[in-house]
Amino acid sequence: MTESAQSAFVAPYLAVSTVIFTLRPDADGKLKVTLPLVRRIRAPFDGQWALPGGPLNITEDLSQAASRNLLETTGLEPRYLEQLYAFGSLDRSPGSNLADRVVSIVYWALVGSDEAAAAIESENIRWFEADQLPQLAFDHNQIVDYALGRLRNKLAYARIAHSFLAETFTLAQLREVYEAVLGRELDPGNFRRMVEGDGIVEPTGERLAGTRHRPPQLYRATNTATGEIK
Amino acid sequence: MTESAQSAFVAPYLAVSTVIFTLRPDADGKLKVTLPLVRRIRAPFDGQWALPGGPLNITEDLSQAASRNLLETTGLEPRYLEQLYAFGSLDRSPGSNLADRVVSIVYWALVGSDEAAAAIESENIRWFEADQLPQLAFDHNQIVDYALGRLRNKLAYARIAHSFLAETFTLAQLREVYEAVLGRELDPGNFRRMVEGDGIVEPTGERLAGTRHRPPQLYRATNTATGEIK
DNA sequence: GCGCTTAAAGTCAGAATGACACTAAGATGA
DNA sequence: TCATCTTAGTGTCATTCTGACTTTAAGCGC
Repeated sequence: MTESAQSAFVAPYLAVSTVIFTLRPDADGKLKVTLPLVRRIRAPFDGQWALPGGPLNITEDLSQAASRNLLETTGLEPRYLEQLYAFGSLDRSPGSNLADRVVSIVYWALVGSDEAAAAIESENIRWFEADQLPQLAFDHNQIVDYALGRLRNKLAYARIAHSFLAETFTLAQLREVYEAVLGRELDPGNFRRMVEGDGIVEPTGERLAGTRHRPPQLYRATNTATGEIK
Repeated sequence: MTESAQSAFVAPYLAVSTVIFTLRPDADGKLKVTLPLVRRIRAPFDGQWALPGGPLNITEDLSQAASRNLLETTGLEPRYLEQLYAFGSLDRSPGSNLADRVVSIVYWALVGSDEAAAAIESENIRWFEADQLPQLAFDHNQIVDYALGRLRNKLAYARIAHSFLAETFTLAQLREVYEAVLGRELDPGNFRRMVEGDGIVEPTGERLAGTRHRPPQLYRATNTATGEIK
């Protein structure tokens, strides 16, 4: 607090990264939590996959930086965006020099599955299933695990599941989101009772046609303040 | 705080601040959530009270910086320490120049009430009741409110309440902690059932003597992994 | 011993939850 | 046409959790 003044000039470098979640069907048609990674093209960890991110621009808020790099990586806008954690251990990049130290403020985001299906993908940007990640650069495997935990936890008490879906959806689709994120099946009846009781959705009055069974009601998410701080 | 970076490069300046909670009896003998603030001795907000904090030293982890400035401010060690949030809005210091921009990574800490009773206090370091704060510098009132919310929330599902107490304690003392933090009275019988059911404490076999009623059992906290990430 | 206070155990009703059964309404195909 | 399949949507029941409250235990001061 006193003598460290000089070290302001060798201050840690500040970056913002984002764990971007969406849901995509796997080979069996089951929805899986999926996220985009970018291939590093310089040392350290040259050639390895890493979370999208970059330096914080002096003119933008932290969440703006996260949104920007989400857009740059995927071409998409976040449906939900929340700060996850600031990672700043000294040993994040093994063998590196103190002068290269980076503190990363990590956000996590949800994007619509419909939009994500058409997202940017290239040699150096690829989407991976969250439970089948390769070894990532830095401490990024750990960060993704932490973000997944937060997503699962938050799903239980916050109204975020519809962020993966379009404007209107059936309860079966919403339940599929829960099942994919939580990794287990839910009882349709109990699920209906839960969402109706919590008032997180309202019926649109329309029904989805073209199924080969009883046509389900379409719902939309009720207006909801997420409680996120600026 | 020391000189803010005379930004040789145009990067935001990185600081670590800490919201340090303890419990102290007020005039009526009721425990109140209390925290230390430091008086600023330079612009902006010269003379106003602010959270203890300072620049992140290039050689220390984020949590180490928080512990260090807790020690410098209070002379105490934290019993519990957890990252709260990284605050980095552009308008945190109204009217300031971009080059002075500060991103604060804020921690919150619990210290033992017994130790805190003997903590440092001076002209420029004073302890305030959390619900009777003056107007603070920057966005620090907002930060304290957020930290209080997190403390109350965390109390409900994490084993942290004993951090305010000594090694052994009675259930009545533990209940007093909950009541002070939550700001409402709890039923003694239901409270006992809850803590015994959750296994967060175990009896020591000893009883507290010298009360003028039935002597209560003394308990200690069971070993507990807090689940905090490195 | 009597009355006071808090410790500690127990009771009861209502809410929430998981497992499961049952009826409704479409499509499909013999 | 009509039985069958599939999922939508409703209902039931047992268990657990929670808040409010009662009862008994065990110290103290007088």
